[in-house]
Amino acid sequence: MSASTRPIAYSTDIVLLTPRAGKLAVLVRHAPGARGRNAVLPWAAPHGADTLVAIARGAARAAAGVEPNWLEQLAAFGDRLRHPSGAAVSIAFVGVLPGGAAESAAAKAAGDGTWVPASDSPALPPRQDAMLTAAVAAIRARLDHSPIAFKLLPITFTLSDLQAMYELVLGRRLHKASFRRSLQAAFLVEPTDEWRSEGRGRPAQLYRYAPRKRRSSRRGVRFELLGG
Amino acid sequence: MSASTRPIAYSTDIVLLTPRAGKLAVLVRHAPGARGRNAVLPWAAPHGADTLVAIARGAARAAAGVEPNWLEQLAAFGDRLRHPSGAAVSIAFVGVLPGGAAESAAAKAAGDGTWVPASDSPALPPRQDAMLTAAVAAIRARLDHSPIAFKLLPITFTLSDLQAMYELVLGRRLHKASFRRSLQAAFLVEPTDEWRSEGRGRPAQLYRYAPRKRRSSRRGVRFELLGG
DNA sequence: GACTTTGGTAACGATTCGTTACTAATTGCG
DNA sequence: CGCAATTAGTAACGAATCGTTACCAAAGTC
Repeated sequence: MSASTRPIAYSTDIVLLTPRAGKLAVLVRHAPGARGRNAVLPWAAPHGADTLVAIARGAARAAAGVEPNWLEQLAAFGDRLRHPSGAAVSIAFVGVLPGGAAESAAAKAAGDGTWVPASDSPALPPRQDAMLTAAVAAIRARLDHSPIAFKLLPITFTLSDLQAMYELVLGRRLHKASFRRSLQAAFLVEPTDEWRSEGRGRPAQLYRYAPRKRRSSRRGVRFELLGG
Repeated sequence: MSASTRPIAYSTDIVLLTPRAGKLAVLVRHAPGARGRNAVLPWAAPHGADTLVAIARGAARAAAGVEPNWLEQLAAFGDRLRHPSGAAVSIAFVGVLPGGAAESAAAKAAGDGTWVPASDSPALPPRQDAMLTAAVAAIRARLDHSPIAFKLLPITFTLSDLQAMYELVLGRRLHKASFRRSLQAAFLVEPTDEWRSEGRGRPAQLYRYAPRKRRSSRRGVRFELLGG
């Protein structure tokens, strides 16, 4: 961008997350000349006719080679934190992809981004560093309200896969019996007639995400969640 | 704004809510010439040095005469919906004020806004209409996670006041005994030595919001909240 | 004083939840 | 084969939570 060009009105940024090697990985682009340092999250300038979420989806597809499996707006970031676009404000989106979806040859050819572990934040610009922190916190907070864990998994998965994904995002262990009892009561999955044998141990039945009904629970107030 | 002026990069809008006559009221400004129709939510153009939340707080103070008691970013809105600023994108904030805080003479003199019921949306511009809907949904969704109900009340309040505020925001009745049992277990309020007599019935003790501790609850997964 | 209204709590029964323990089905190894 | 190891899946017990009913307390009203 030349010095005489007026900066864009706002940028649309995407924090794309996927499970990789037991951790969350985030999609970044590296500056062409740099050697692995100075990564940036994918972002786009405003398109005339597109909605915000469409711009974010396009930026994700350009970098990952495929469209995110789930996508929601995260928040707006500004506050004079540095951003590669020079825009005063950035609208951040958070999206997820199933493990392996971005590893295919077609996806690697179509996308120009690379996946790096989200835990050791890879020297992002300050504003995007705040986005990454917020995105990880957001999928943790929304895990019970949006089907994020299911969208981080392939179409069919075992219940152990699902529990491991919840544990990965939440960062803590869950108990198997309680997890499955709650899952059964919620009518969220249906079994397929396929089984998967991982080599050792008993084979596991494969399930698919198929939410049936939702009885409005009408539960009382949960004061214990209030922490501020 | 003259036709030759370039529109601002983004607007910062504020959805200020307060309890009024048993319902939620929202603060709007009316166009000087119009006769009560065509209301707009308070909004501000970017200030050079201020953070987003500071701009929102200033817009709220200008319209209400006092600063909001609680304020959080809601979301960014764009998508070609019409907005009085002409900006392509708007960052919406949601804030709350205690009942009566904006009724004082000083506040009325300092602010140029008026309170209208939030339920019958008062012919807002489309983008701001979406903000109002989202704001009401947001304080409902965040009621268990942020001290919104307490910030909608004066510093001291009765437990019946608190329950009525929860019922107002949630839009459904709660059971007294369950409500108080949960509240007691959460160590969120402490009694004062004042009592309030409303004329009829037994006087109620006044409490104040004073969160003590929070034991990390370590609860399991709540699949039943997943809807869609 | 009897009735009404609002505040406040005890206690019962049902449901939920964390946990332990058990069974089932496969691989690996002697 | 026989047995340990490993992973999948479920039954069941006890504790905690929760919705509900019932009851008592303190004020005003007739």
